[in-house]
Amino acid sequence: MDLPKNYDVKKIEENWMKKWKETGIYRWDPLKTREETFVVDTPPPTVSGSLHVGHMFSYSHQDFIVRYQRMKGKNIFFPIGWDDNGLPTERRVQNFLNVRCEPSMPYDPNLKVFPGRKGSPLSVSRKNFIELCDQVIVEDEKAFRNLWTRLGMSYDWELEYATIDRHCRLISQASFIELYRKGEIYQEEKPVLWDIDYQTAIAQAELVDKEVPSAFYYFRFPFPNSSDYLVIATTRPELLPACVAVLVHPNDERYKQYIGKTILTPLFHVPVPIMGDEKADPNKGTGVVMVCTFGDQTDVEWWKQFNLPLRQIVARNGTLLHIEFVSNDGKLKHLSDTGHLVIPSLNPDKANEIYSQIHRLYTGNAKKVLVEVANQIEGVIDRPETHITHTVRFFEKGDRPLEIVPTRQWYTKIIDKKEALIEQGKKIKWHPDYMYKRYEHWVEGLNQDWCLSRQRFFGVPIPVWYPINEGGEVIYSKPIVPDIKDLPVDPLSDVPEGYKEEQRDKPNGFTGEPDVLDTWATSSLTPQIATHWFLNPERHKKLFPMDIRPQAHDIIRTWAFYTIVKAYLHDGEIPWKNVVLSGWILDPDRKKMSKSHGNVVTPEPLIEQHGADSVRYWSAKARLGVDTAYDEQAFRVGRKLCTKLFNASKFAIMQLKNIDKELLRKEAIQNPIDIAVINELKTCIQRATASFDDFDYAQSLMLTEEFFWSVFCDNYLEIIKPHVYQSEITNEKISACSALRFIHRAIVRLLAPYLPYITEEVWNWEYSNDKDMSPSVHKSPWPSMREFDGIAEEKYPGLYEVLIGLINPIRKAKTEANISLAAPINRIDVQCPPMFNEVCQILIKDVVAMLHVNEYSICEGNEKIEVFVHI
RNA sequence: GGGCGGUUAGCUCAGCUGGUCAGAGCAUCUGCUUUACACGCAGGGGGUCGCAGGUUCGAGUCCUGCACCGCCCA
Repeated sequence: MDLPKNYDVKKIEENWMKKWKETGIYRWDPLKTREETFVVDTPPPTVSGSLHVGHMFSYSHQDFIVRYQRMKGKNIFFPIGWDDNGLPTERRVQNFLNVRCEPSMPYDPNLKVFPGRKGSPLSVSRKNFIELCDQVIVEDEKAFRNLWTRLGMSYDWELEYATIDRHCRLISQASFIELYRKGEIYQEEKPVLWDIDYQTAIAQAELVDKEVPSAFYYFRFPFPNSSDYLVIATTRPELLPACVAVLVHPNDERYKQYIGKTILTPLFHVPVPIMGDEKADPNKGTGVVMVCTFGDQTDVEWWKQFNLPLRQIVARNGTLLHIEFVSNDGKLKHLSDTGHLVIPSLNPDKANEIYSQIHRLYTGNAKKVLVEVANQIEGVIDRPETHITHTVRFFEKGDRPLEIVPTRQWYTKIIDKKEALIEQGKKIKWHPDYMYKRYEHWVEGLNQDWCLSRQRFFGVPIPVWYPINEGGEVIYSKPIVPDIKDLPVDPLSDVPEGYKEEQRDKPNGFTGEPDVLDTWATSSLTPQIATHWFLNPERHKKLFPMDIRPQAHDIIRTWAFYTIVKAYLHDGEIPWKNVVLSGWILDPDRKKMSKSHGNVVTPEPLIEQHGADSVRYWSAKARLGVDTAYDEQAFRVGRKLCTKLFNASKFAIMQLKNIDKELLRKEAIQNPIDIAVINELKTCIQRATASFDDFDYAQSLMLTEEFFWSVFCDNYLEIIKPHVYQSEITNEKISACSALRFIHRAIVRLLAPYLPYITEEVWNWEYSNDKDMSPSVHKSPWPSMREFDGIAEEKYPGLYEVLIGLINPIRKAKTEANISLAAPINRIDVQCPPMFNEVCQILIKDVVAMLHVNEYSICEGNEKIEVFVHI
């Protein structure tokens, strides 16, 4: 075959992309044993998120490791899935199609919605909404599938899954039921972190703290029938109606005499007790704090601790509920006849009048209005507000602060297992190892069980129903749980055993749980999803625990943590032996790349422009765990390496085409220079392999690159030119060509995990029919020490260094004389210590031939080799 | 406030168990059109390795403190 003249990236990459697909070389072989298999717990990307270079970055890292393991002879289990359930998809559908889910609406089987619809959002039924989600993710998944294929990800596409598909729903619901039966899952009504925009509960892991500007407002809380008062600084005056107690530190000299007394809330005149507790910080505000239901987590703790009444005034959508203040006649009902909250007040008329001004407002507006009102009334505000910044908790995907709302939710018990989970973490090898600390600290800091239920739509349904008694009341305490063999179920359309559809939502009937599972409840099962778990115990046993979990470090507290939890709860096992953590791609200003920052670089044009190999090269330069600033320059460097490999390979293989292949044998390698360079290669392979075994692909690449470029191209190819150019077949030429083939064949394989396209191309020019190799470089063996068997021993250790010591001064002299390296020069005189004399004698002929030196002399010198060049 | 990581040439980063470790690539400068490659080759300039102490015969490398940056948690 004729070698191509130029390196046509696009043609080469498209060609191999097609061929790999046809031949299916990345298939997993289910018949091989566990020992022969390398199992990857691939992260399923969130398909509705924006695609950016960071994706290619961390996903390439997995592929380097996988391709290396494949070449080491491992049967690779490398599945790919799409994380498509959950909020990101809902949000994308809402924005893309301008719709909102309205669960109370009836299903419209003929609904058609097109992108770009203007005007206010169209309300659609829950079923329609889910159908729209299903449609949108098909497109999103196609985009990812194309990108991964183009990038050269060596997935087994037969193992593809999506977290919303039937199989994943089944696995996820089965996990729920098994843990429910084991008593590890429970439901409870209690205050939870609540997002008012998404109107759902969220878990501790989804929490982010943000510094926001705020203000302390100073309110006077009067004592009944007295002119005395205490001043309370609060950042949330709108919660004054929800105040249930006032707290001070028990040792605070200023206030401790008030403990046990009753005080009134300003504006609403509600009597509340003054209590003492260590958690009241004397240095914060005025040292007196009001407890509301609920302003923050401490309120929840005090509320529980002191068994305070519940005065929930914030609705699930973040507006203030209708409440009524009444005079305390001693037998107050908690709720009025119409179901709204009733609060005792010494001045109910005034309280109701003020509350009417904030009723139905969002908390933010209510705060403004209430402060205005307070300022107009003498003796309420003690002094002007002070402006501060403080940390407020947000849902990581939300824009407004979280509220705390008591609701019924499902939980997985994790607080009682902190120690065990830390032990599990220790059994796993973390790469880099310091990442383990992040896991440990996260587990240590857990303060609530894993809230599993989400009041959302596009997710895996929580597989339970509840009976309804004859009074029409839902009996949450006796959930109806399906049998695992009947999974997956949708409680809103499926009917529990023993009931009929007509009984849905009727007295003496049943009702379906409308909530869905936290997306992590499913994602935490990626190992079980891929192994098929209880559906195929033999397969599960063969693949679990897995070998590696590659992922980014920001989701240690979610994905890694929850996966460890599930593996522990179900199997008492670790899910994988290694966690391999990639860093992030930062923009050139070292900011995290994200859609909201507007600094996202989309990947397709980069591959288009530079080629997949170049992009992968850029990823490979970053070590595990290290965040890397985006630098377009690195793609050009990758491209240069590819071009260099192309050209050097073309040269090497052209020489090999000119000689009878029968003559090329390892035993024919006898020239000391050839042997010396082969020994350099040997060292390179040993070190590159050791690095790769430790998942340090970056180090491995650096070593190989250095050998390839500097030793092989710049020196070795140059010095053997006089040998291989000889027209007659001399021993020198046979030795050089044999070595050339041996070394080059190894280099191509060393680079194959990083540059799958160009290496496959080059491989097929010459090596694909070798008996000891495979038609694809990616199925060919990683260079091993055994390949060196049969090559003559190195007689002159250190010969390569001496060679360089002779070459460099001559090159330097020519450059300094501004003449070409090819230009002939008169003479060199070499002085060398006696111990190097023999080596110099061996090398000198090749050196002068390489650098076109007419005459030379060697004489005895002192400590080191010196070369005197006479131009 | 606690934890983790970082601070090495103009830029991006290597430097693993203390002793050829002061490095690479990019950028820059100077030469070289050499029959694999100008996406190349050869060579040069450029850093008191964040700061201050300490251990040691010897410290980017270990210890202590500090400063700054990033992330995580309270």
